Amino acid sequence: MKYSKQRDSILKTLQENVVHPTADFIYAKAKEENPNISLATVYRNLNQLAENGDIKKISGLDNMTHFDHNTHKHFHFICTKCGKIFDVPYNIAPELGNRLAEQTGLTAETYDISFQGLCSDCRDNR
Amino acid sequence: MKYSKQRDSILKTLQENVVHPTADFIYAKAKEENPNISLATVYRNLNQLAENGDIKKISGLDNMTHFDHNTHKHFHFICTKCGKIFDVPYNIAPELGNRLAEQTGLTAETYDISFQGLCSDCRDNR
DNA sequence: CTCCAAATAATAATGATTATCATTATTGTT
DNA sequence: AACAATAATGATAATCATTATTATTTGGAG
Repeated sequence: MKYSKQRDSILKTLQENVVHPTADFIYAKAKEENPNISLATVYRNLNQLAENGDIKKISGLDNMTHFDHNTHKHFHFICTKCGKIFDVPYNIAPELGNRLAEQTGLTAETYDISFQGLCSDCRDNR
Repeated sequence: MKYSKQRDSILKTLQENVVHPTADFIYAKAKEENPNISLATVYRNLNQLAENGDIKKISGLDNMTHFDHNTHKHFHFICTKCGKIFDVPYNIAPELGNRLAEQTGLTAETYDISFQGLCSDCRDNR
């Protein structure tokens, strides 16, 4: 993997914006620093970085793929009003794999949990 | 809501095929009975039925929306090899909402869990 | 039987993502 | 420093699932 300043600013954007951004958001941000970066370059790099394990893809929250610089296992909470995404610690459900095996006989390699509800800001402001 | 034989065969297809089908699959099946049904009609009706609570949408398993005639709360396991989807009982994680509140202060209205792994067939055949 | 709202078929449009391809940039080697 | 080799890029076309549009048909209340 060769260095490129485009990939650099994509990674930097991802690390500085802890909001679990989409490709579009990253594209807009990276453009400030690198005005003629292409959207395709953003997608290409995000996918490569995800394959290398440097970042993580989050899908299933809404109809868009979000990206996460936090690569250790954890879950997400999405606010149904403002769309903001929050991290939820992995140890919130340590026994899920065992329970699954007991109750169904299935063996899970991984599992994802996505929580939905109002975040505290959105709950307060109405 | 007016009767239509198209909607009827869409619902029937969904009830007879407990495989959590996609719109495409339902379209193909419904076509056998109703050769000039339109794909748009399938989508339109699936969305209506889901809004009425007669069926459920499942997203986040792969890049396609699946549909489920089982409307009570439950989770899903998807086989990473054959793509088959299995039901997982809702009571596998009864305390998740409370744990979330305790650990993060967030209040979830709902949560989804999707398990990934090999189903028993795929595990045995290699 | 008539009428009208709701449903349909066909198809165009959309929106996110991926593929293509000619050009450019990086990096190890003479 | 010039040179390949090749990875990365920008521009844009293509793809794929889904949704919107529109003219036409149909179900069912009166």
